Amino acid sequence: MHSEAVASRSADQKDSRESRNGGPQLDAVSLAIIEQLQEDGRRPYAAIGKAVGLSEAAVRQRVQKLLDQGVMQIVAVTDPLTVGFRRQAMVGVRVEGDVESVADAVAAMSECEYVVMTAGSFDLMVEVVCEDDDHLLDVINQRIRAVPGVRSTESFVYLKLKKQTYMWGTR
Amino acid sequence: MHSEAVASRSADQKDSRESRNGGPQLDAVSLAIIEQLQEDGRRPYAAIGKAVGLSEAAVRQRVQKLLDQGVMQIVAVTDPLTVGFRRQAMVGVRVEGDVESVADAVAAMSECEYVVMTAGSFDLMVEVVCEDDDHLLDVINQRIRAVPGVRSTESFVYLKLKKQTYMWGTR
DNA sequence: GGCTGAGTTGCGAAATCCGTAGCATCGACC
DNA sequence: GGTCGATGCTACGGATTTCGCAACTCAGCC
Repeated sequence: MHSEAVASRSADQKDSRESRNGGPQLDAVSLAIIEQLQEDGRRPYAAIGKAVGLSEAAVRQRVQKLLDQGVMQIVAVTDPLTVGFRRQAMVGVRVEGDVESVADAVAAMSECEYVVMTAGSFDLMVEVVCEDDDHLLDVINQRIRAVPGVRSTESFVYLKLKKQTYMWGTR
Repeated sequence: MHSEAVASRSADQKDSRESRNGGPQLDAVSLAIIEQLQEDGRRPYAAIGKAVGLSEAAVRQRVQKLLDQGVMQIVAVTDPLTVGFRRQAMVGVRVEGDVESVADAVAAMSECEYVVMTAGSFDLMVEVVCEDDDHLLDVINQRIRAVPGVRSTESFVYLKLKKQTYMWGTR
């Protein structure tokens, strides 16, 4: 399942270069391919090849490798609020002790779609997607706060998604 | 460009139903189609049709409409930190006055990939992707804080992405 | 030189995409 | 009741894309 790829990928690095930025470094061509797919995840390989100066087959193999490596996922993204019937929140978590193990525990929860270790007054930022208010309350107060090492949490319930893009490459 | 679709979409709603959850409500079939594409954004229409009980052409038309409406995007997603050489942060913003206009101003910045209006001690949560520390500093201190109505900001620099999924539908 | 492996290219078969025509349904309107 | 327009589905054929594979290039290495 590609969904877990990014998470698991960031767990097993080996050399210094990878442990600094979390994966094998990509050459300019792979970057360009990713940019193409950030604009349109269904763009044909031939069109990408034309844009980056490679044959169709070459693009195909590179894309497959990027997917296998977990460097990239090609997925449909929605605003859960738009899709309806759900409560969403960003939760800041303050941790004492090992932050990474807490992050792993939180990441294991299916309701937590996005988990980042941060520097600042929170050690962890977690995006939570829930069925309704009761569910949200349960996840935050019972599940996340129950993780050993969690000192405190602060919640920011989503009211409206204003922007959502994935095009760091293209500007 | 699909990247702006969600943002622009949330700007022009009309009826009460839409303004409450940000878009036209979706029937079970469209939901099922989205779930399929959340697993694999390149899944063939025929395969999706088989899974949801529709013809290939019907799926294609529905997907196209969902994309046009901005309900869904099909894109490649990466961890910018994995891809390398970039600084990322979540920025909490406290606003006085009209939150929505501030949100729009922030959303207009290309470095801000994700903008949400929230309830809690921040009015806005903004995810910022930058080239380097100087760039990040500039965006936060010069650009975001310069927006009229911004009272204060607090930053959480990303250290490591632990999890990133888009499968609210499948669990 | 000769070997090896990663990356690339070219090509044919199979599968997919895409436009369109035809049909059924539904609500609005007279 | 009948008509009109909009909508959504199926069917189908041609253009395009995907996929698997064999051949090729080019470093690096012994």
